[in-house]
Amino acid sequence: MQNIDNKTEQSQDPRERLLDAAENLFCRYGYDRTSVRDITAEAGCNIASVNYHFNGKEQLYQEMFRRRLVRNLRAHFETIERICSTANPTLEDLLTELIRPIVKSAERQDPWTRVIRLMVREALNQRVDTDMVLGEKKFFVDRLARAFMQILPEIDERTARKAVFQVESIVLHSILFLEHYSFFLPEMTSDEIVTQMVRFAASGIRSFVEGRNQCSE
Amino acid sequence: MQNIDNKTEQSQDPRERLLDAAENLFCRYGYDRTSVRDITAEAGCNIASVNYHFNGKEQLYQEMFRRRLVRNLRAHFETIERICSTANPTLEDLLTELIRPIVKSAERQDPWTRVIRLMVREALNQRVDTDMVLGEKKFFVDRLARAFMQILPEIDERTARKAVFQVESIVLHSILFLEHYSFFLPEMTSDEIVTQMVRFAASGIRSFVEGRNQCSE
DNA sequence: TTCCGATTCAAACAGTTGTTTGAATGTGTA
DNA sequence: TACACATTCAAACAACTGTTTGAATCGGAA
Repeated sequence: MQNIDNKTEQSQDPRERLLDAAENLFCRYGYDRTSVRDITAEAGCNIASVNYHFNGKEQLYQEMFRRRLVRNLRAHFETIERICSTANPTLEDLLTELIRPIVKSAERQDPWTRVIRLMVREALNQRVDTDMVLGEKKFFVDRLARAFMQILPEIDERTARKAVFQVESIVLHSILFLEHYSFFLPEMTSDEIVTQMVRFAASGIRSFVEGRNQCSE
Repeated sequence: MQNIDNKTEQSQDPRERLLDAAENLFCRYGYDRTSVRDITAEAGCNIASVNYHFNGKEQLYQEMFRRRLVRNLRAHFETIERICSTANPTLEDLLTELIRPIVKSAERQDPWTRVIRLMVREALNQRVDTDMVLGEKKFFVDRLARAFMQILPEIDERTARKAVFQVESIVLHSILFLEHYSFFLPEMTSDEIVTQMVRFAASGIRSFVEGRNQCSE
């Protein structure tokens, strides 16, 4: 999965600078622990500029979130496209490409980790219109579900959607509780974590295939 | 899994009332969006009592969190004990008993849901000493890992621990994103969600068994 | 150069927050 | 009943917050 940010250096446009600073700080500290003064200090702007450009902190957050969400989903979408255009993609290939960059980034708290945290914060607090979020997410979910169906032709769309959620759950948990992993599973490398997750998810997804309730028996 | 709260009615002790109110509000609104005035209003106490009894909002939070964590883990622990003392417990039995009450409660936002949200908020913000959390959690993780080993004698402790985390991830995601489930999988009942999760998790766990990398082949 | 709209600025503002303070009240014991 | 400690109370405080305001500055076009 490629770089999820399309920006390579500090923007000249104050508006973009504010959005970047806001994203950085909201991801890290959450909405309430990030003040307008924090944001404008990091962006090199005057405090009144938040109201001037965005009509306030709340709208800044909304716009920042939407921008980030769209970028996330685009990055995932492109990964799926890339894997599915190879010859005979496997379920493990696809899962690995989706999961690895995220888990790897957790070691450095950058950049996927902070983005996932933003998404989880938003899920907890629900500041953004859910219909907007779901509307954007729909394309991604549909695309990934189709990818699962391509690889496992025996599953239907509904089942593939279930699989999308399960994959999401696995990834999210590892980001939030990485320290717990380290404590309870000492010496486990991020590569091992990825391998384990891919294995778990692949097996779980295959269990959804009709007539394979318990594949070990 | 039995009731996770051991309190049946409003306590007379102001200290307990404050803890209860704090728990209710911190779970729902998070630390920053819950003011001392909110808590004391709900508890029927004077605002200075938070400082008197707990030496401030922060310590109130710490104590509330610890109390809640211990109760959670105890409830889970007892569920595991109950299942493992039956004749020939299956993996599906155990997973169902752990997962069902939580998913079911998500429909009503009470009580497991709010507790899970508290745990996720804490993971994001890390206000409580991680060593304390991990220390408490250790007994539960060990116990559940042993349960997995009892049921699947071919897996070792390390593998069983991995399984613990995967189960946790599944549950957590469903609580946070229940609306997404409803949107993308219309008509899916909570019973179906539970069944699907149990199936996914059981299959995933079995994939960890040595020599069973891809059970569909 | 002037004008007009865009943008930035510093200061002010009202509201909220957790904490503090000293007085008032409550409780238990001698 | 008196006393000492525990507990509660109302008011005050300092700090922080997002927003507003009118002035100052900037930039582009005529």
